[in-house]
Amino acid sequence: MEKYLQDEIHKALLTFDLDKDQIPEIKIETPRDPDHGDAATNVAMLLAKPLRKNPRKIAEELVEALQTDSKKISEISIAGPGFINFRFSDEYLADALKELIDQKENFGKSDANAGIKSLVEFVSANPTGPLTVGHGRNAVLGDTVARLLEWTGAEVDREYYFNNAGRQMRVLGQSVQARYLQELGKKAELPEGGYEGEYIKQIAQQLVDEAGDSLIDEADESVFKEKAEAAIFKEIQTTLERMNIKMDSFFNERTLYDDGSIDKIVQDLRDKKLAYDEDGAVWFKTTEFGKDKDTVLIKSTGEPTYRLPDIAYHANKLDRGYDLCIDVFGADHIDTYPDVINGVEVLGYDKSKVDVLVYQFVTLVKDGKPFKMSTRKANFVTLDDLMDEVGEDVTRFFFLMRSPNTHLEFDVLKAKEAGEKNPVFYLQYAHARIQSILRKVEEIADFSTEPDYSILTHDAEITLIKKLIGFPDAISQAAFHREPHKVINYLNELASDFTSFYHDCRIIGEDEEMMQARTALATAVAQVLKNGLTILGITAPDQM
RNA sequence: GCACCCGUAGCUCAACUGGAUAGAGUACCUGACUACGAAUCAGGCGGUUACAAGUUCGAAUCUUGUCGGGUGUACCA
Repeated sequence: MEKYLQDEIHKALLTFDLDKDQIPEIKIETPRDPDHGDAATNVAMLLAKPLRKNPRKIAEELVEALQTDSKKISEISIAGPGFINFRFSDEYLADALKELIDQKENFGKSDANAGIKSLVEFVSANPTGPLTVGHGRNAVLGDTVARLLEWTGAEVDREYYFNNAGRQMRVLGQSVQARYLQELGKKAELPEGGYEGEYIKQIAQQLVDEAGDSLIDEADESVFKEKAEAAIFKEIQTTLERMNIKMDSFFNERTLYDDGSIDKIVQDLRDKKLAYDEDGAVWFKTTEFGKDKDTVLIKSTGEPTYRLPDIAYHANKLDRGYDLCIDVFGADHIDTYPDVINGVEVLGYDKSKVDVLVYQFVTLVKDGKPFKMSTRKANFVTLDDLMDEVGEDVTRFFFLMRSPNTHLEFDVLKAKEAGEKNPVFYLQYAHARIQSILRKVEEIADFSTEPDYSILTHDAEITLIKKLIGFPDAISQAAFHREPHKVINYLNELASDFTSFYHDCRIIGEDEEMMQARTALATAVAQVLKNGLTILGITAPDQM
C-alpha cells in the first residue's frame, strides 16, 4: 500500500510545475490518531518552499490531481497545516487480511534487503569464563538483528570472533594449573590477577580425573590453558544453544597471523606513511583522523594491540565478499572502533559496508544497589544462572525490550519474581488463548469455504485488521534501524488490540458466517504473534 | 580536560529518525466475570520532554551553550 500511494502521488506531482530534482522524497506515515486516517503524507508542506505557495493550497491541488483507486482508498482529506490523509477502503482491508492469512508463516517477510550478503559478528567473548549477563545483551541483540535481516531478505552469516592467545589466556592457564596442584594437595597460589571463579576448580578437578597427577611437574601452563579453553568453549556453546543461537562460524584471531595478513597490513600502512616506529613500538598515525594522539599498533614487546588484528579481521570479512558487516559490541569499545574503521578505509575498503551496533551496558542491580561485574573476580551472574531463574524466553525478551542505546538496568531480584510479572507473558498468553479458542471452534464450525471478511465491521475488528497489516512495516523498520525493541512494541500493541477485540466480540455462539470470519481473524492474530515471537527467538506456546 | 551515550509522567520505557493533541506499562483511584482462558478489559489521575538560546511552516528529535548521570580516554582486550 505504501508503494502504491507513493507511486500515485508521484504521478500526480508530475502534473505540477516542478523540476525533477524538486520532487521530494514521498514519505508515507501512519498517523498516531486513527481519526486522521490510515496513511498520511507531508509532501505538500515540503513543496511549500519550492512552489512558494500555501501548503494547504498545494495539498488541495495535489488531491485534485490524484487518481487513486476507490477500491483501495475510500477517502482523502486535508488536515492541519497541509497533511494529506488517506483512508483504506473496507474492500482493501478484507483483501489484505485474506492475503495475510494465505501467507501464513511468511507474512512479514520482505525483500528490503534482498541480495545483500551480510555477516553479523557478535558475542565474541574470549574463552576465559562462562558467558555473563553482560554478554547476554550482546548475544541476543546480535542474533535478533540477524533474524531481522533474514526476514527482510538478506543472506546472513553469524560469526563468533575470538582470541585464544595473549596474556589473559596465559593467566587463565596458570589459574587452572594452580587449582590443579591444590586439588592434588600441593601448595600453589593463583597468579597475580588470576581467575577466582568456581568453574576454574571444576576444570582442574576434571583434569585430575582424567590425567591423575601426571601433570604435576609440568612447567608450562599451556596444557592447562588448552584444557580450560576447550571446556569453556563447550560451555559457551551450550549456553548459546539454550538461548536459541546458532553460530555459523568461529573465527580465530590467530588465522590472521598465520596467513600473513597482519604483516601485510602493517606494511601497507607503512607504505601509506600511516605507520611508523618510535620507542621500539609501531605507531598508527591516528592524528591523521583527528585524534589527539597517535596510537600503538605493535607494542615494543612485539605483541600487537587489538587494533591491528581488528583491522585485519575487517579487511578479511570484506575480502570474503560481504556487502554488510555488522559488529555488535558494548559501549566500552566505543572509542576503539573509529581507529579500526579508519584503518579499513585507508586500506582501500568501503567503510560504509561496516555497521557498528553499540549497546549500552547492563547494570546489575541487587538489593537496590548496582554492582560491578568482572569475569576474573567471579562476582558475576552467568547467563545460565539467569536462564535457570527466569527461563530462556524471558531472558531473550528482557535484553530486547529496550533500545540498545539506553542503559539496561537488570534487577536480579525482580527478574527472579518474573514468574508473575513476566514481561513476555502478555504476548504468549494472547497466543495461547487464541489457540484455545481455535481448538474449541474447530469442533463446531465448518471451515471448508472462504469466510466473508467484509462482515468484520466492528471498531475493534477494524482496528485489529489495520494493526495486523502493519506487521511487515514494523519488521522492516526494526531491521533498518537494527532495533529489535520495535518488534516488541508492535507485538504489545497487537496483543492489546486483540484482547480488546476478545472482550467486545465473541466468536463462539455467533452465527456461522460471523464465527468463520472472526475465527479467521483470530487465526491471523495468532500467526502474526507467532511470526513476531519467532523473530525474537521466543516460543509461542499453544497452551500455558 | 577530551570523545561517545543518555536526561521524557512517581518508577521503567516508547515516540515510525523533523510532523498533527508527546504515548504505553507500572504504581494509585473507579468500574466490569452465571459468556470462547479475569495472568484480562474499560475509565481516571499523572508532562514547561533537565535548562537557555537558535534553525523553520513545525523541534523531545537538528545546532550551540549550561547543568546532571554513564562509559571510555593504556605499549589491556
